[in-house]
Amino acid sequence: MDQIVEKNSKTWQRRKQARPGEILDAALAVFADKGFAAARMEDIAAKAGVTKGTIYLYFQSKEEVFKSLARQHVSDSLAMAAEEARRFEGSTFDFLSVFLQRCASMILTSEAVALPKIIISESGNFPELAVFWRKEVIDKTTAMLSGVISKGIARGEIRDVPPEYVAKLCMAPMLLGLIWRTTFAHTDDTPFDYEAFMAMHRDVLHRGLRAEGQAA
Amino acid sequence: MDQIVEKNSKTWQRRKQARPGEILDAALAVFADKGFAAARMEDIAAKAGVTKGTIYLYFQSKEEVFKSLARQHVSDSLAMAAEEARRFEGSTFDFLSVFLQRCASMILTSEAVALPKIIISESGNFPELAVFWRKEVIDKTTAMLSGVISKGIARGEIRDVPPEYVAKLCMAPMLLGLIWRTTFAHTDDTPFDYEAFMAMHRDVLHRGLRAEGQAA
Amino acid sequence: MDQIVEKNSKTWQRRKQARPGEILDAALAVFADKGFAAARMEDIAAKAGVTKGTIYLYFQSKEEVFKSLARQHVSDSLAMAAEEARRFEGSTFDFLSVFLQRCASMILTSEAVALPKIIISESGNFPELAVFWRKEVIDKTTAMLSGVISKGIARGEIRDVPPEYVAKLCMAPMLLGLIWRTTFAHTDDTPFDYEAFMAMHRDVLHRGLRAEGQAA
Amino acid sequence: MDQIVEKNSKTWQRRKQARPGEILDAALAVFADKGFAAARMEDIAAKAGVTKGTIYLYFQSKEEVFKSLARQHVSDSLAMAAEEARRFEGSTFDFLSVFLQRCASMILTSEAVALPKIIISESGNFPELAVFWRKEVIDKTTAMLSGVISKGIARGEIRDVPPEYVAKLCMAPMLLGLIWRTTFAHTDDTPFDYEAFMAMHRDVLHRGLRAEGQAA
DNA sequence: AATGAATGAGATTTCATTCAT
DNA sequence: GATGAATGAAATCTCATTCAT
Repeated sequence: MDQIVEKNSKTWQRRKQARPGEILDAALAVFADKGFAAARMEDIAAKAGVTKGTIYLYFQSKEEVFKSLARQHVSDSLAMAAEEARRFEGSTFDFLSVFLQRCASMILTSEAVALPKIIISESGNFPELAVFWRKEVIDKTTAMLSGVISKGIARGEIRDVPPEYVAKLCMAPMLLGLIWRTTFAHTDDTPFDYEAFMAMHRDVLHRGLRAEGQAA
Repeated sequence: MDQIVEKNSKTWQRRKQARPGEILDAALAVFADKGFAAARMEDIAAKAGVTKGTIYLYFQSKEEVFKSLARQHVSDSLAMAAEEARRFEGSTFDFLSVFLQRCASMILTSEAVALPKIIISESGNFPELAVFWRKEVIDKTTAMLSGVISKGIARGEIRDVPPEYVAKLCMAPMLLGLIWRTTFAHTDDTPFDYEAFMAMHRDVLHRGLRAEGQAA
Repeated sequence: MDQIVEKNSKTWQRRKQARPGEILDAALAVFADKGFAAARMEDIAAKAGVTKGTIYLYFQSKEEVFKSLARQHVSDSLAMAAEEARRFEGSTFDFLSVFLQRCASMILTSEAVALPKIIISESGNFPELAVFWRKEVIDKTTAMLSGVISKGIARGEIRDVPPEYVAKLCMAPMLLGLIWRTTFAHTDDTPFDYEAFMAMHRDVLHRGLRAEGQAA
Repeated sequence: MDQIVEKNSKTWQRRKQARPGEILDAALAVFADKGFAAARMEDIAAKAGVTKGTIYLYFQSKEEVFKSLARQHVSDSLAMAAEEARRFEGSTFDFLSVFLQRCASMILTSEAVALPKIIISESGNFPELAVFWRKEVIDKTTAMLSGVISKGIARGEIRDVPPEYVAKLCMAPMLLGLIWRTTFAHTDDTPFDYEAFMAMHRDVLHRGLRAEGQAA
C-alpha cells in the first residue's frame, strides 16, 4: 500500500502487546482452578477482561493457550535454574540450602505453582506436554542438582551417594509443598508452616548426607 | 456400596453383584488415563463390557461413580494404615522401613495409584473430595506416623524433632514416586529405579533423624 | 457377554435402519435450498424429525452427510446409465430419444436434481467431490453416449462427427433444464414447457446429425 | 455505484475512486472460489489489498457487495447483448454464429463467468437475485435471440420452429461450457476443446434448423 | 479515508443423561 | 436388569460487523 498512516497509536500498541500476556495470566488462574477440560474459554476471557472471540485473535485454540502457558513458564523455570547454578560458591550445603529456600519461596508465593500442578493433572490428555516438561524442567533441574552433589562428594563434604536419587530426594518435599498448596491448603484450617517444614528438610538432608567427620 | 435386589439364578446373582465393582474398576482405569472431566461414560461402559445406560442402574451420575471409587479405595488405604500401626514391634526405624517399603510397593504395583493422582487433578472441581481425602487418608496417615515418631523420640532412638513435619518428610518421596509413575514414567526411556530411590530415602532418613550416639 | 437378550425389538430395528436414509433425504432438501454452508444441522434435523445430536449418531460431521448424499446418488445415477446402455436396441436415434426422454423426466420429477445442482454450487468448497462426480457420473455417461454415437456412425445412421462433443451436445439441454428447475423455475410465472423443449432438442439433433440420404 | 466525496490529491482521488472496483474484483474472485456463504470478508479484503473495515466504507454488508457485483456485470452483459442485436446484418446463421462465438469467448476468457455460477449457487439464499438475473439477463437475451430466429423464419432461412425454445437450445451449450469451466475444468487432465465443441454446436444447429432446400 | 482490535451472535459438535423397549 | 437411540444443554470456535483511533 502506498502511504503508511501513522498507524498503531500508542494506546493500541500497548494493548495489543499486553493482551497475550493478560490472557495467559487469566488462563493460568482458570486452569489452576478447574483443570484443562473444565476451564471455559468464556471464563478465561472474562478474567482477562475481554470476550471469547478476542482470545482467538491471539491463540488458535484452547489447547494452544495451554501450551503457550506451559512454554512461557518453562523458560522462566529454566532461567531460574540456570541462574542458581551460576551462583554456586561456598559450601555445597550452603548452595543446597539457598537453592531449596528459593524453590520453597517460589512454591509458596508465586502464582506459577499452578503450572506444574496442571501439567501433572493433564498429563493424560497432553502426553507431549508431560514429555516436554520432564525434559525441559525436571531433567535439567535434576542434572544441575546432581552436578552440585557430585562436586560435594568430590570435595569430601558429602558421603558417597548416588547423586541422581539424592537430587530427587532434595526435590520431593518441594513437590509435596506444591501439591499441598495447590490441592489441600484451602481445605485446611490448621495452617501448614512451610518454612519450618523446609527447614526440617534441610536439616535432615544435611545430617543424612554429610561425610563422616564433617561438622554439622 | 449399593444393594442389589435378590434374584434367582446363581450365575445371574454373581454377575449382578459383580457389576458395580467391574464398573468401578473400569472407571478407575479411564479416570486415571483422562482425568475426570475428559473421561467419557461411553469409555467406562465399554471397558466394563456394558453400555452407558447400565452404569446409571448402579450410579446416579458420573460424579457419583467417582465418589464411590474414592470411598472404596480410601477404606482400603485406611485398613492398611491401621494394620501397619498395629504391627508396630521392634525399633522405630525398623517400623518406618517396613512401612515405607509397603507404601512404595503399593505405589509401584497397585492400580490404585491412579486414585490420589485423580484427587490431585480434580481437586479444583471437587473440593469436597479433596477435603474427604485429606481427612480420611492424609491426616490419619500423618497422625499414625507422628505417633510412631514421637514414640521413637521418647525411646531415645530419634533426636528431638517436630513429629508432624518429619511424618510429611517420610511421605514426600512416596508422593514423588506416585507422581512419577502416573505422570512421567511412560514418557521416559531411562527407567527410574524406585527401589534404589526408596532405599536411599530410608538411609538418609535414618542418618538424618537418629539421636546422637545411636549406631547406624 | 453371557446372554444375548432378545435385543433390537422390531420397531427400533426398523427405525435405526431407516434413520440414515431419512436424514439424507432431509439433507438433500435443505442443501438444495440453502447450499452447503448456509444449511444448518438444526434444519436438517428438524426436517428429518429428529434433533441435532441424532445426526451425529449416524454421520461424523456435516461434511460427511454431504458426501454420503453425493455417494448415494452417484450409485443411483450409475445404475441408471448402465441400465440405459443395456437397453440399446433399434436405431441409434431411437435410443437417443428414449435416453433423453428418461433423463428429462428424471430432471423434471425427481427430487434428486438437487444433487448435481449442489455439486455445481459447492465445487469450490469440495473439489474432491467435483472430481468424484465428474469421473463417476459425467465421464461414464459421456463414454456411454459416445459409444452409442460411434456405433451410429459405423452403421451409417449418423454422419461423421466427433462423438465426444456430440455426447456433450446431447446433454447440454438437460443441464439447462436442470439449472432452470432448480434455480429459476420458482421465480417464473410463465411456465417452461420442458417437454416441448426436449422434443425440439431431439428434433434438431436428429436433423443435425443424420447422415446424408437418411430419411427423417 | 456509491459516490465518493471529492478530495484534493490526484493520486489519492484516483485511488479512492478505484477502491470499490478493486473490492468488487476481489469479491468476484473470492465468491467464484468459495461461493457466497463460505467467502470471508477477510479474504476479499486481503485480495483487494485493504482491511475488512475498509470494505464497510463502500458497501453496507456482504450481501450488498454481492448485489453490486451482480448489477455491475449485468449492465455489461446487457450492453453487450444490445450491441450484438444492433449489429445484425447478413444471414441469420451468420449472426448466430458470430453471437455464439462471442458468448463462447467471454465464457472462456472473462473472469465474469463466475457471476452466473454464483447466481446459480446462491439462488436458494438470494431468490431476489435469481429473479433479477433472469429478468435482466436471461429473459432479455432470450428475447433478442427469439427475435433473430423469428426473423430467420420469416426470411425462409430457418424452418418453422418455436423461437423461444430454439433460443434456449442455442444457449444450452454455452451454459455447459460455463459450468464446465467454473466447476470441472481444473479437476480434469484431458483438456476440453471448447472451440471445437462450439463449432460442432453451430454446425448441428445449422443443419438442424435450416429450412428445406437451403444450402449448408 | 483507513485501520484493525474487539465484539457477540450463531454455527458445529460433544456427551451426560433419559427412557421406551 | 439391560439396552442403545435419542435428547439437548453447553462447550468451542468462526466471522460479519462495529468503532475508537
